[in-house]
Amino acid sequence: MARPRKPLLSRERIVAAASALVDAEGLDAVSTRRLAAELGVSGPSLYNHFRNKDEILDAVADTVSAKVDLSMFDESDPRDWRTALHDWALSYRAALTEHPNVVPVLARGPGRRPAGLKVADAVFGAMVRAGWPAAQATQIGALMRYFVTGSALGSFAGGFVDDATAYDPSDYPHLGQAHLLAEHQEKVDEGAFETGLRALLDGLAARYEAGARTKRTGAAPSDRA
Amino acid sequence: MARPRKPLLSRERIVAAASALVDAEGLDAVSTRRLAAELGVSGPSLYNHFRNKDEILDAVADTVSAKVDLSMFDESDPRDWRTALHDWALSYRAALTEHPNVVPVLARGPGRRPAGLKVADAVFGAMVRAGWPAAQATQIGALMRYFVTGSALGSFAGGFVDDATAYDPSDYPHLGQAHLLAEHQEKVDEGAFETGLRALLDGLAARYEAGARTKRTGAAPSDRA
DNA sequence: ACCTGAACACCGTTCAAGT
DNA sequence: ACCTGAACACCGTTCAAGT
Repeated sequence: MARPRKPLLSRERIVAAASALVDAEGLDAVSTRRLAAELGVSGPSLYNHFRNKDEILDAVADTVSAKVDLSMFDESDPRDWRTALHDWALSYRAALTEHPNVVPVLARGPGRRPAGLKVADAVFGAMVRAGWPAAQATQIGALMRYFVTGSALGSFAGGFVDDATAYDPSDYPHLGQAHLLAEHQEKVDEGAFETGLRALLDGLAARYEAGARTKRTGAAPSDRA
Repeated sequence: MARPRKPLLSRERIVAAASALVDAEGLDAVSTRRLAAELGVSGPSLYNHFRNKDEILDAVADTVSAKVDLSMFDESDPRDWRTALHDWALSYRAALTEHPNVVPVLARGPGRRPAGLKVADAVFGAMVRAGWPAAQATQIGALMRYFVTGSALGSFAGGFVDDATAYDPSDYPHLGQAHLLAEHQEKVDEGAFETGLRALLDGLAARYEAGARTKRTGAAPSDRA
């Protein structure tokens, strides 16, 4: 048919189809030929809208970043960084666990993805506004990303096989119950995430208090190892 | 030539070649044909030693798990779980950052990989011995994996492009310095990891103390949200 | 500008054939 | 048992040709 009077494709349509395919069958299921077939066109057509396949996946990843709620960073008391960080982490994780297959793409960092940069901007800005020094605000953005993407990348509980004979007691004396993990996958992973998040925030709060104290007294920051 | 009198291949040789290829050029560079060529054989030969490509990558991943030091869990005072966990986390992260390209494979969980299971067994056993209830020992294993694999999966600092014009101040008011992150990649990522690890351990220690207290007094565990 | 088919240089895996 | 080449059903991407 060659060129139609009305374009058959658009970046939006391509991204929507790619997202659906990634969610349903995983990253490996996305081939340019398969995706094009799903859209009723031939493979090379996609290259009129994206430079390559990676750019399509980047766009898919950015739609996930765009789902992360950031309202807690401008609505609340700027000094209550702990609550904001907590609520943001829950929203962040929820967005990723809804689309676990795109996490490896997201883990490449924001790059030039607008929604990814918006997230980084909001977190960093809020931490600085709350009184964290810039270097530590950066660290908080980083360590939160480590924890959230790590938790969404792969289930902990689901990483153990559901087969009691896989855990020979003479090799793994403490894994006698490990075959039960798969059954309680969601509960275990969510519980671990909540426990870790709370510990992380408790630990950061203690450091924040110590920082505020040294500011008042003018003492050097205590760096107990 | 058909079958030689002495086998040309072995699982060990295949895994070694695959590891080198993954480290040097990434997961995508490992194709069965390329790997076979590197070993001086034809592609299908590999299938005499592994069921499929995924099994080869699993074996590669397990050699990385095998590099994680676990000695801190049996040598030290069982009650000093904090120090053991800290030292283990450093060794765990070091093993992964030496082979960042295999992290996505590792993130699938231990499955039936012996070294991966050994790690899970050692951490869980040590936490239980230290007095943590089994459910919380599981959570600690999980949340530590989240944090360490998340930190090794992709650099935070390196995820930002090294191009000041990518950060339009009207879009990202707080990212004016973000283009400098790439330059200090290692320092930023290591600092964030250490800060996060310390916060995590501080937070867990507080929870451990609270648990020990309720045990002594017989009170219900306080679960302040 | 936006689509097509043909082409290039690849993939993972199966299988019959060889020793 | 362990290797081979041929074959099948795929890949990502380029490019000239069509409107």
